[in-house]
Amino acid sequence: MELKAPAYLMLGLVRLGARSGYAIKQAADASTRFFWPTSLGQVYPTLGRLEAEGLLERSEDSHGARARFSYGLSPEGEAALLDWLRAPEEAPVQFRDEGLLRLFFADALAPADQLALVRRLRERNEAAAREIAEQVAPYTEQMERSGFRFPLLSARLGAESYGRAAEWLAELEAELEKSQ
Amino acid sequence: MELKAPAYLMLGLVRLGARSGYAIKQAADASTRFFWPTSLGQVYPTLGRLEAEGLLERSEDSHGARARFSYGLSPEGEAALLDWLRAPEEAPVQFRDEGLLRLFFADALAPADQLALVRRLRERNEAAAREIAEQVAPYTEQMERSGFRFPLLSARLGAESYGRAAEWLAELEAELEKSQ
DNA sequence: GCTCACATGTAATCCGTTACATGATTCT
DNA sequence: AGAATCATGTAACGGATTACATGTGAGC
Repeated sequence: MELKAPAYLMLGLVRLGARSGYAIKQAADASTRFFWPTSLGQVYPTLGRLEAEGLLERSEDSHGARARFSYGLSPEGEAALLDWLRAPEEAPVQFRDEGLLRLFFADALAPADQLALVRRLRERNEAAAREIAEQVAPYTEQMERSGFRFPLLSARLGAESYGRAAEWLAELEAELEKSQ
Repeated sequence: MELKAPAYLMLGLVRLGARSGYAIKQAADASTRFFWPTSLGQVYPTLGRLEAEGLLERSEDSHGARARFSYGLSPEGEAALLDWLRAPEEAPVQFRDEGLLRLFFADALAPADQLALVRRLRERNEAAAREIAEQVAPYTEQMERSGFRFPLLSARLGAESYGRAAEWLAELEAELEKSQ
């Protein structure tokens, strides 16, 4: 079988109460987007495979001519999710940030452009931290009331990381301003 | 034309002194790997396209039967790199972390397994911060002596972010230990 | 009546990694 | 003499996004 992370994302979100492919996409956009974005073009085929493998159970919920389905975790699906969560080998962080890449090469710029770049990066990181605080945190707080506390903790960790990077960039910005 | 980030990575590394495809891959592994990993299977085709578009100049440097090439930035390549660095639209951070995804779903685990997961994540982030401090920082300090200061600054920002996440996870770990 | 959110899927395309294939040079 | 490193490329595969295609139901 050998499932990949996107498959576990689906299993996990179904476990948290997302019943349809559409609902999974919505939940992912509202919560896991910051550390695992996904698209509808991936959701439906993955769901299909998981059902074929017996990890998800699909029940029909169609209205007239329009197909609609409701998913639930099978016992095998729950077991697969737990095995993944307990797996002792941690995948290395895989991080792609075009902004940091720009910073890396910023020596090529004139001082005023360097300052402008650092400012843009600081603002972008602040915006990301704010988005998490204003959109993801409330959503995951709702989950906490249903007994799921880790979604909120993950959101806080994300906000913290982006916030710390923004602070660091603000310090660099101040330093560059001084030396102008 | 419309170049993507990997193309600018090549242009930027050539500008910093990497002359061959092999050297670019080495430089990327030693420095930009943490925020923009790349593979040899991408380096050579990208280099070829950049040369075809006139952004890189390739001179032959072959020894006998073995092909070897040396790349340099053309004036157009330098201009393209600068345009990209000055571009006012900042691409959103794109971040995929399977570890954070696990944390998000950790409510499914028993308390002891939750603690074990948080510990693994903390260790992994510490390891990443350490790797940057021990491998990337010395390499970029070398660059600083040649007048390029931003590579080191980028490495510090990366180490700072990973370090802060590790601290946060350590706090969570302590909290989970207490409530066991 | 129209627009928007709900809802499901497929196809084309793009990106990126891994594996394959080859060979020279340098160090031990 | 053998291993590791330097060096260049291609091909197969897999993963992910975007665009396409279709249709319902609710609210204005």
